[in-house]
Amino acid sequence: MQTAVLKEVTIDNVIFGLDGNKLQILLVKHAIGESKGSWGLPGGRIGMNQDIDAAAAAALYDLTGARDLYLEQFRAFGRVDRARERVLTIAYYALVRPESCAIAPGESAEAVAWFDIKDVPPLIFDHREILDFGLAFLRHKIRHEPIGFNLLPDKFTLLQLQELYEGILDVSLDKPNFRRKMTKMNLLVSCNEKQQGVAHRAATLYRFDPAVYESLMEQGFVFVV
Amino acid sequence: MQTAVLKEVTIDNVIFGLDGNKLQILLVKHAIGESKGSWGLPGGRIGMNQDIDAAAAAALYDLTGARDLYLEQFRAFGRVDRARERVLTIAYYALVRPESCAIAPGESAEAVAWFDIKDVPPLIFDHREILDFGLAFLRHKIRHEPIGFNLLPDKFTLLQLQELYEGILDVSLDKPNFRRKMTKMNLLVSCNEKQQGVAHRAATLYRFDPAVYESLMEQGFVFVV
DNA sequence: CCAAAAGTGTTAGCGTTACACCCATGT
DNA sequence: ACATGGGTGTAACGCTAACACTTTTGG
Repeated sequence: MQTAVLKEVTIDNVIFGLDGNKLQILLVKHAIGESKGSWGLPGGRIGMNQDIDAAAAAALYDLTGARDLYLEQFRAFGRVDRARERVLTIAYYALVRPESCAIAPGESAEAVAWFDIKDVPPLIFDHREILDFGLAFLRHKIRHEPIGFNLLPDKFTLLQLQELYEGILDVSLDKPNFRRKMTKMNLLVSCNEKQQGVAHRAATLYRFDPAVYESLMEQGFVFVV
Repeated sequence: MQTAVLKEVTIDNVIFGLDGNKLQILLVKHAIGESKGSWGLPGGRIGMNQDIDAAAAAALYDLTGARDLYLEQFRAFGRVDRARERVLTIAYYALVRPESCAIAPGESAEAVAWFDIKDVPPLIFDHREILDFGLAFLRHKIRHEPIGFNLLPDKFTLLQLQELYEGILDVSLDKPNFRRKMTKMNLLVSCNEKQQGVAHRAATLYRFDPAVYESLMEQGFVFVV
């Protein structure tokens, strides 16, 4: 076995957002280099003295202006690029509230935009594979851990939550049963507050409390949708 | 952001085996370098023109002499080592039948041995974290995909399979219910053969057929233990 | 009043759980 | 005979799926 000398190690972020009940993904159009003019996943490089998670968070901050977003590594991908140099990329997925961040193209991008997950343009390199892998990861994870709330406002209705799952998992759910399932978990905390200015009966607003989840976990509770 | 120049990118393999109903892990004792004399995960480097999966498979082959083992990447880990150089490692886990491979220490190891998962010695670097992560990954995966068979002989009894799950998940299962669950899946193929030379009623031998699993999947079947 | 969404109630059926029990075989 | 594991039966329970129904609100 020989020592590898890599050209570089990069970060690729699969950034998910939600528009109503439609799952969106944030892409950038590259302004320089071999892939100029094509859409791809936003990313960055890993600084020499930087934790890889920190590098991913920094790349995410540069693009969205938001910190403390839900961000998790899901896999490393290797490929040999056009110049026959090995490129290694570590892929993360993030959950973002689109309305609460100020998207700005970085130096090397000429455009940034949200795309419906069902209408993604051709992507550079192996980014389509990375996206598909990240989406599968999200679909699995969101059913087994209460992370979906990161895509919703702090206060949300049960219907919003249901539409989130319907949008991400691409299924339709029975409203009464979904409500019962959620409320029976004792995971959601009522805000004792109602929706405002809607043209129908106002729904109760709920919030997700990580502390409640912690204490339920200690009692052996397992989140499943 | 600055360009990273890594000292190296390595592979770490978390290699699982089964001894009866006890989950085992394969460790090496390092013979050279800063970690001489300590136990750690076996690994290797990534060749320049090598797929990262191939690099992991090669490292596994060097150690076990076996090919085509179950091997899957689960995560990349970054750390800054003693010389303040960044080290990046990509971690894989493998499932092995201990009796069907010839373990041999490579050049840089003075010993190789199986350890009970509940009795692992202190490990170098961040290998304990990697091991824990890999174990959690295995425990999850083995419940949702039929990969456990890679730890058993081709032909096995239902009790062996049950003990596999009990050992890996560290739970005890009800025998009648486990049997029914497995047989009702129609996933296992009877070999029309019985155990030989046992001091009790001989059990039926079964095998796992990937083709059967494929066809069940097409009908929407989902494997869960 | 109507539309739209919030909520509640009810039932059949399925799967899991827990445990009792009989069967076959080598020592 | 007995220990050991193979293998079957069954009843209670809880959860889910499916759908009918009532309630509240703005237009």
